[in-house]
Amino acid sequence: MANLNNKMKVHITVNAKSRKGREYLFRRGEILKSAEKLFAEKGFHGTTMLDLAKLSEFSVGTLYNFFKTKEEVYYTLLIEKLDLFQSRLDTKINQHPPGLDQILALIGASVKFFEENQNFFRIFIQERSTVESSVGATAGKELRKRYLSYIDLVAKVITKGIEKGDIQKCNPLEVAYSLVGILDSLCTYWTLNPEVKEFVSKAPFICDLFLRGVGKREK
Amino acid sequence: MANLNNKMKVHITVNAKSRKGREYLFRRGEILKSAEKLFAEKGFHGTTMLDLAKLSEFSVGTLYNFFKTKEEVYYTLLIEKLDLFQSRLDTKINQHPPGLDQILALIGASVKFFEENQNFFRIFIQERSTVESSVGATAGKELRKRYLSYIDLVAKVITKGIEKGDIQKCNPLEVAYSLVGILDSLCTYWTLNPEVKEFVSKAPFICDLFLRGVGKREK
Amino acid sequence: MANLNNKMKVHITVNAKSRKGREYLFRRGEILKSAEKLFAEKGFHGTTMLDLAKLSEFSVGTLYNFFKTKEEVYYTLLIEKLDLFQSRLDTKINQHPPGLDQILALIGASVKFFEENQNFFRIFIQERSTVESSVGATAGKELRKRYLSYIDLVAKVITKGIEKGDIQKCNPLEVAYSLVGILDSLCTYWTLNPEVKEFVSKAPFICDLFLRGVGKREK
Amino acid sequence: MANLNNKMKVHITVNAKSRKGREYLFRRGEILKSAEKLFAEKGFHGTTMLDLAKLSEFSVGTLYNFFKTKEEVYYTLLIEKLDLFQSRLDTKINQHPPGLDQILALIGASVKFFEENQNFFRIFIQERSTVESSVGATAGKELRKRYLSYIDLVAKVITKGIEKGDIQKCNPLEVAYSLVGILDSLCTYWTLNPEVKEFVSKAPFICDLFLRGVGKREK
DNA sequence: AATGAATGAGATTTCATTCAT
DNA sequence: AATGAATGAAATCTCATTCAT
Repeated sequence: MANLNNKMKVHITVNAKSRKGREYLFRRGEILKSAEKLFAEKGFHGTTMLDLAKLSEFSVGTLYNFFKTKEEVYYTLLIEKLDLFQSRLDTKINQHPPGLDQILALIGASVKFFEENQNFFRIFIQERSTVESSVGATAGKELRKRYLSYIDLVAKVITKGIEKGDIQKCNPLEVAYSLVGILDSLCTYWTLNPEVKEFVSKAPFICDLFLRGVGKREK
Repeated sequence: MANLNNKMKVHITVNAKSRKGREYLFRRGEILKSAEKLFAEKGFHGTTMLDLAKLSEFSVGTLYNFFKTKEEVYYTLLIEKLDLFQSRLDTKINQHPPGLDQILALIGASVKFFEENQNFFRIFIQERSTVESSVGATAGKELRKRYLSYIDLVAKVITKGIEKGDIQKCNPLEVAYSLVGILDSLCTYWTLNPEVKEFVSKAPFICDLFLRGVGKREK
Repeated sequence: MANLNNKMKVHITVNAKSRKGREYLFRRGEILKSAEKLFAEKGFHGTTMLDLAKLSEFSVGTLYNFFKTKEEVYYTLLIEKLDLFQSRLDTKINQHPPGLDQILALIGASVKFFEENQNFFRIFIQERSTVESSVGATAGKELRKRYLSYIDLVAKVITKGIEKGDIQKCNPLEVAYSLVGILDSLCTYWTLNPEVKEFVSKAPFICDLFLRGVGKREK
Repeated sequence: MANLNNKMKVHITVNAKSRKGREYLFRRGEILKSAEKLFAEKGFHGTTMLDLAKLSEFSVGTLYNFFKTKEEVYYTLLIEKLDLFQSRLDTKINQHPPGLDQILALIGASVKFFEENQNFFRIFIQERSTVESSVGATAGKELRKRYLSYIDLVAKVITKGIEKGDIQKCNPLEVAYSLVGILDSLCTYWTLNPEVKEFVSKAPFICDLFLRGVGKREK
């Protein structure tokens, strides 16, 4: 997972155990970190390779020793983070029994990840609403694949909730999109409002809203 | 409403009653219609003024008689449609008494508008997730203002629902974001899935989900 | 012949009868003339689009309104001149009966054309010795095709000379290459030696050398 | 001859008798051999120092211990081979008495050398048709010098042929260019046509063509 | 008022060369 | 002496905008 481009130029696979390999990965990470910040703030087109060179404190040429194109920086960044996100979710979910517990875990882990990776989250949100990915076709396909597999994961948790009897009978895919929409929208709101420093404590509110709605309750 | 740039270059205020004025507005509308299609398909940066000239069957120079910059085309388009959306919502909502009825009206009218204006909807979704507008500072501010006033409208309807006793006590703003998130996410899903031709009939499902949640209900 | 790219942008075929069309072709010709000079002096890689812009007194952007790439400037130039050369040769040769007369006409017309188009001649010589064309693959193929058809023309004239009994039995292709080699080498020499102002008067010498050799002749 | 750069960077004159010296020269030769292949196939601009490093199995940095610039690699290669060519010709020619015999020897030795060094030959042909060397001013001058001295050698042989009475009275320089043109053109043709494996056997044909022409002979 | 050719600033990318290890 | 990552100047190409006709 997430091992796209884990090769130095000229086909030498990076060996994280060697000092060279570690240094290489460290610098690559520095570039990606800067890229995350810039793309989040200014978008793909608004960010230039010169911007990235300045922020990461490498020369332009050096960037191209790590990534073949600007596009590759962009989608590498997204794909690696998406893979990390997915694997975190997987782990968290599998620590709980199917049904309500998993749904709680899913919401909690999502919100936590978005809070910890707000720059990534902004790009993610933006990219996911682009039909044709703003980057190239191949990149776009890879991203779409990951996004759909994220939705799929959510839908599976819902399905298990239905089986368990914790969730009403419904179309799991549409309910998954609904849940994801709530998470995205609220996290966007919190991300853009500096006074909200802490997303995770909001998880119970989201769960309640998702499971019981906002309507007046009997009794 | 929607009267940005309602002036011809040479300081002649557009008079919709004169033939000249009507023709001017008609051509301006043609350009905006083409722009909506292009921006939706290819994004702001992916669309060139030459593309727009070709599709709208005007010369590049003529486009600049109607709009000062490409950016202006973009945000004029969004702002006018957003204003139209807002006014439609206002009208619909005011046809109903506060509380549940208004919430139903809000959901129905939103979904209907998104369905009828799918190109606009794509741009809207994309732009709303950008912090710095991908386009420009001024544009960004104007857009943000409208977007916030849309959220505000939703929040007001929620607030009235609480007062009426139809909605649980809650933070209306966060609930507004949640509702908007659900609408956006589902409409995006439907927009990108060609087999779903009809959004409006889904409104009751959304209402139910929003008001009563997806959790198992007590008998 | 020579009507590659005879289109203005956006698929409007150039009409040489309209003023616009004439002006377009005139400016296009100006660019090609400058390009011929630069490519002859500095080669394909040594010439930049900025050089070409300066010499032709257009902006860089304008160059790209006439030609899609630098490569296209280069091969358009070569192909159009090669076609002109070929058609001149054809015409001249057909004004004479097969045999000696045609060979004389061929030599005379070649030398005349090279003299009148010394810049083109330099590029031609340079390019013809490149295996893989220094420009792109497609361009290279087109050029090779023309070059081979030039050799072919020479070989045909030789063949007719053999049939007529004016030329010894021989492999016409190898003899064609030999003749072309002589012409190229001598014209290169004359081109680079400023004191030789006049190539055409040398034609009889070339004919004599080609037909009777330089060896001692029996009385 | 061929002692350009026969010094190691650190001012140690290469002594071919020491092991170090022999190793140095061996590695230098390896680089030049790789360079010859690459420049022939891809041209000067199409070849990168990284290409050369890979093919020669040295690091980029090491290449720069042997040659100051890419240009230097190129012209060292050409000049050393040209010097070798010249010395071979000299030797061969001096093994024969002036007149016809020397001309035969010259043609035979040239064709043989070109056949044995086809990569060099391609570069040579290409470079010789450039006015300004495609590479650089200094290189250009050195190369031009050698090329002229090659032409001069041919012209001298011709002159002696005239004195001997084997060659018609003529301008030796022009006749030299003609002969060289024939050799170049034919060898290019053969080089590019894979079925011609053997140039040397064609020498008599060239001699005959050069001395007696292709015209119909009396009786 | 309409046109579309001309402009040139700005973006991406390459690669010869350097230099710390 | 050998290495190859880092550098940054330079090249190609795009496109929003202008302006003469």
